[in-house]
Amino acid sequence: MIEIRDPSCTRCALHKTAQFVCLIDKGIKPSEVMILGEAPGKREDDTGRPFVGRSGQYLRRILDEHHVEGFIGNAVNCRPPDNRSPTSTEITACRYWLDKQLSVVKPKFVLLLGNVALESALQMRGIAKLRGKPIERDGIHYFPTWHPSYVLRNEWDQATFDTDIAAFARLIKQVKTPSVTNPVLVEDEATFRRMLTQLRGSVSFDIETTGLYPWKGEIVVLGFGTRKHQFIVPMPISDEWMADLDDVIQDCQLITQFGKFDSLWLRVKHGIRWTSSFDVGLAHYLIDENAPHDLEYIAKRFLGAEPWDVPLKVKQGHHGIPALVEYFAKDLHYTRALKFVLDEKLEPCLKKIFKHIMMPCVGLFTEIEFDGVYVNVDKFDEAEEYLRGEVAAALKALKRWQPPDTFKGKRVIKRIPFNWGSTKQVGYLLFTTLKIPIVEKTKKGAASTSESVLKRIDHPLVASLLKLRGAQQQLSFFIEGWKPFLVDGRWLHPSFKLHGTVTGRLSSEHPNLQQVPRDPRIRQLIDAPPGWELIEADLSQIELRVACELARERQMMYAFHHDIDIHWLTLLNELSRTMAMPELIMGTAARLSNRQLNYSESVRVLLERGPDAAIEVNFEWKERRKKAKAINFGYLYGMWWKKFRIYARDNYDVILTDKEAQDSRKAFFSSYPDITPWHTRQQNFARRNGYVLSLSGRKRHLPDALDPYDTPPRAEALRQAINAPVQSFANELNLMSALQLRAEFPRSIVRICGTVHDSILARVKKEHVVEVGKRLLEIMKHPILLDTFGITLSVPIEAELKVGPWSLGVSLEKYIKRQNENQPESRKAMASMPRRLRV
DNA sequence: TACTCTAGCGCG
DNA sequence: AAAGCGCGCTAGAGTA
Repeated sequence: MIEIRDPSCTRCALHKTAQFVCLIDKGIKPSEVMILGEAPGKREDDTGRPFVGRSGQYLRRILDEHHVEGFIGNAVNCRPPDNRSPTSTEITACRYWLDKQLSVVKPKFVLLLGNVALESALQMRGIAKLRGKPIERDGIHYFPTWHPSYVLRNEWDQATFDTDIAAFARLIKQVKTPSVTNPVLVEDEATFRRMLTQLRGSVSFDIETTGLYPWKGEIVVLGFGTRKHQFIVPMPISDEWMADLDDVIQDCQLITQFGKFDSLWLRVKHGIRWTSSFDVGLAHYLIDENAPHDLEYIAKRFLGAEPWDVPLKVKQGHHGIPALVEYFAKDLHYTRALKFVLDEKLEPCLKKIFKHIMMPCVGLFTEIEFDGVYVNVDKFDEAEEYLRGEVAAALKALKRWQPPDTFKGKRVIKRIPFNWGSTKQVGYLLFTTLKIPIVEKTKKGAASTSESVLKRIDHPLVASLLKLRGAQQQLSFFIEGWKPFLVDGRWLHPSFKLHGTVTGRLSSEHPNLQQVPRDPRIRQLIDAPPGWELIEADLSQIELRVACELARERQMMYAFHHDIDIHWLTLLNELSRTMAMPELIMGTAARLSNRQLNYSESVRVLLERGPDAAIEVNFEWKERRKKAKAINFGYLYGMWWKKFRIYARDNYDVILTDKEAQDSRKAFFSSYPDITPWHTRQQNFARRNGYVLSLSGRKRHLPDALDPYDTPPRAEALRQAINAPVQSFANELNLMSALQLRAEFPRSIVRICGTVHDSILARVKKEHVVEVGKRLLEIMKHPILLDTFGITLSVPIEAELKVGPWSLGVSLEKYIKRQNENQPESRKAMASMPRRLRV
């Protein structure tokens, strides 16, 4: 420890006004890292202690968070009067003391806070341009960023400051620990055996393949990373080697980068089950859902790695194994190295989600993807034929309006045949040739030909055009689109991305199981093979229930506890507000109660009897309830009345005046009085913290919410602040149930086919449908993992089960009844059922 | 020829 | 930069 300061320094005029002259930390010793600030502030000057002011404390906190420590000094060591910044003269004068500090501390890394530090250390100005970019001079790595006091004044820049400090921490790590790979090519028996002896404990695992779809492609290499080596095993290998490897791997903790992919390939190609213990990509997803999650990005961010990616052809082995060794070794090295960094970085709540939901889902979804979903081939061909007929008919009907040929662009480039699928050509036909007035424009300014626009155009061709689009789309999405993915002509293996969304929901692709139309013609193609039944279990109105829980909304809470249909409640609230539809309401109520009632009594009767009874009396209620559903979701998540007008028009052909739309929005919030305070709470939290939390502790980062000005991005972030926790938790409930279903029944009885946000799709052995169905409903109402997370819900959770081809499924009671009709001897199943199942 | 973007539309 | 949120897939059109 050395003291270098001189209290009688007179190198500049500041010594005349400062209480404390030459305020340098007393104990200086060598340190790899130095942080250079501007000058002492009032608090420092008053106490004689450095970095005790507001910005000093803030700085220490951020540095702590990123595990950066080192000697903290200032560019100027006496407090300038009137809170002004030091002048260039003062900075130059005090450079003497900076040199002294540098000569004692001997830093390798210097963090420069603000323009004054930048000028003092490097004689450069312009922090706005230079911040975030490391500058190396005389063997020292300088890193300029803003001064913390600036950041405190401009709190929307806090996120950037934070990433700057993170980048500085990375810089330190990178220079200190350069990436070292030590690849071993495993081709002979001796090397293979040596590898087996070294595969212990934490081993990173990765493969390279010739494609994305394991049913169409080959594995090129297997790779295993240990602390010292990266073992690279060219494929194929003998069954004996594979068996011995399998034995050893079962005792290792595998670290992977999106290891579901690798596990699936191994399962499909070799029938072996390797499960990841720690997935780097998924950990990173929980830490920062907004960022990319590829290994190269994560490794750059947390280990300062330089890019090492190679062209796809190289990875696929087209240039021989030696060409991919270096690349593949880096993958294995960084995957393993990142485990230790990210494990540290996961906060307790996120770690819980990681451990109890995300990692178990890797295993679950490997299996889901492996098992696939069964497609009814006969119906598939039938649907194809029907749709082709529809397309042909629509084209024929459109023929009379079709121009002979049209030209591409303004200048005649070439003749191309008229294409009803081209929005551009259709737009030209409608709005130029036929002179129909333009209704709406697209984002880029072209005349829109969307469904909503076409519906508002009074011309005989629109009906056929809409028909064409519908049929053409179903044909190309779900018939042609599925064909390349069909395995053995009847199995689809959709893939699920566990990191597919920013809210924690999954996404599905190749093909996307989550966007199969509800239209039975398509949906029923998804079924179960002979001997099995398809079941679909969904969480009823789950997002509204979760929103109700979070908002502690009393009206909704009452409705859910008394089994009142929430969309129905909203509808009746909406109608009774203006005493609207008296004939419909009083008429239906009269039919239901067999006597004449006044308006408000009628509303009460309808509320009690529920929508199904009302729909039986008058089918009009069905559409009305659907509309109320839209009201619930729209307004709940911050929809504005203008959008609601459009929504009502496009989906329900309901034309509302501005006033009516405004009133309906007001009415929604007054019939659910706790929604607005919840919105406010969420928005304030997001504005203060830049993120929001779900019930399970998942974070949704919303940096735009920190902006002090009411900008569109901020408005968007504030709406997301309301929606994200709801969506996120609803999905987690579904995943918890799926995990439990798998844990409770063997694969010989139940195979899960996929999840669709709030529902589970599975096939069950015929003899076990009732047993499994009943249990699944129980699970969904209270998955055991809720207790693990210590979550107690006030709102009841309900679930519904359907048995049979997708979209054609029937309730368990109906299913049992049907079974008994077909085979009267199986009465036992009926006897085991409760009188009335809650569905 | 291969890639990216957009419009439009399917789902929750 | 404007006011429900979250996705993926296709064809057409534009660009390299």
